[in-house]
Amino acid sequence: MHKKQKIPKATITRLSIYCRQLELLEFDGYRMVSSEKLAWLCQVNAAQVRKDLGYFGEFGVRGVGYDVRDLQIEIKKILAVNRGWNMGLVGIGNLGTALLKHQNFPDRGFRFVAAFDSDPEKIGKNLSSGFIVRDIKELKKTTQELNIGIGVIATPASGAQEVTNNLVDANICAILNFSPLQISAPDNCVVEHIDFTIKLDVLTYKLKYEIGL
Amino acid sequence: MHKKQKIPKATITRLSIYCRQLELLEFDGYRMVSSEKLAWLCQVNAAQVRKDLGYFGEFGVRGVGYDVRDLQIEIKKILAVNRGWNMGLVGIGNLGTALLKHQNFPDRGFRFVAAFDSDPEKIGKNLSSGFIVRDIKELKKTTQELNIGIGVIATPASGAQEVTNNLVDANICAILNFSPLQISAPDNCVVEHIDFTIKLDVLTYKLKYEIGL
DNA sequence: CATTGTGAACTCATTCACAGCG
DNA sequence: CGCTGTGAATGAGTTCACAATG
Repeated sequence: MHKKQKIPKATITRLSIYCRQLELLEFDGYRMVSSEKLAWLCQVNAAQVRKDLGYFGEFGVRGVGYDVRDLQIEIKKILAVNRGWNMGLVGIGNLGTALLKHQNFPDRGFRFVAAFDSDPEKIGKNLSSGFIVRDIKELKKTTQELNIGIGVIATPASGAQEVTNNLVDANICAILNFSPLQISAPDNCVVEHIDFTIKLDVLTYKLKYEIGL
Repeated sequence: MHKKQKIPKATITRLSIYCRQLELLEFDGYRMVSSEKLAWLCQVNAAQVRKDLGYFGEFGVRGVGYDVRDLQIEIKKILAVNRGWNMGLVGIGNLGTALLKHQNFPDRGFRFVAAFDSDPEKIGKNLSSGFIVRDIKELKKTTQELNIGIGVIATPASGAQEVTNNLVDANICAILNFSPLQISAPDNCVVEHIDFTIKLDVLTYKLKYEIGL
């Protein structure tokens, strides 16, 4: 398992997509699936599916395919989502409030367990999602108490770097950043960035050059 | 300008990031910037910056660098964001409601002009963002009336493909998809996908294999 | 003479093609 | 026999290194 070999970043993204499709296949009653079929569902090449899986082991049966349920479990192990994760949200604006209520997170094992802000107006407030807004100063303490593994930044760009520093200081080493700022974090901290307007820029570029509008 | 040559998708994403940094530089009073400095700010290689720009023209002055303001304008032209865009939102849940209020969109020229849902409970409702929820059946008519260029999907996975079909039927050929489903659209329609839980899966994978937790 | 613009070298990622195997 | 697993071939994207130049 997990031979020491460089694994493309895109492979990880695809594993997540395969996993989602396998759940749907299982729900639809399928027991086995071929790389060809899974590839088609995920809009990729069949060899790609096999190669992606090949980085981590041999999960298929030649002449037959992959067991829908088993493969799902294996991928979840690889992605480290065969367990729950506690998350802390920083930034209780429109987006933050919506994320706290977002059902996809708990459905996939990612639970918010605390919400933070630095605005005195907001601290102490009871949110309709059931959370009480905590002072960002309590981040370190709360992180330990509630075993927070992932920090989610939903502040405006202006506050994002300071929040990052706070998260790092609280020993959180995984950050999901919704702010439109390229935050910088030390090497022992991993960051993923979700930037809505970059995607919109890409979309309008494509409109212009691919569609010709 | 725009020599016929294959342009990496990642180049477009980076152009958007450069543009954002150039705005910050301008705000801080800078007139010129070198590829080296811009690269450092965007956490990429300096040759990368020059090559990315090189696909579209010669925007710099040798020995000096790039004019912060002019380069910004050129990139905005390339990305087709030197104009405003009207967007229609479909799916008035927690996320949709937050997107309508999200300040980053209008700040960058992307304006929501209508909000749709198929739930009779929601249709007709006045949202605090000032929008009235329209029936999804009015999508085509409203798209023409309000000149909607971009459709944003904020429904659960279950409704996403049908909404996509509706958008395509309404002649919208750019879709930003927030649902966790791989939607399929015809070739004359461009799609960008923002999937929160894929990013979380990547994050936990990295935690496990890069940080060793 | 500092910095751009760019062919060439290199690295990374995908796809092909078929041997290996249940 | 059919489908996986994988080395080899191809293709894409990044970085190097330096000639071109304001």
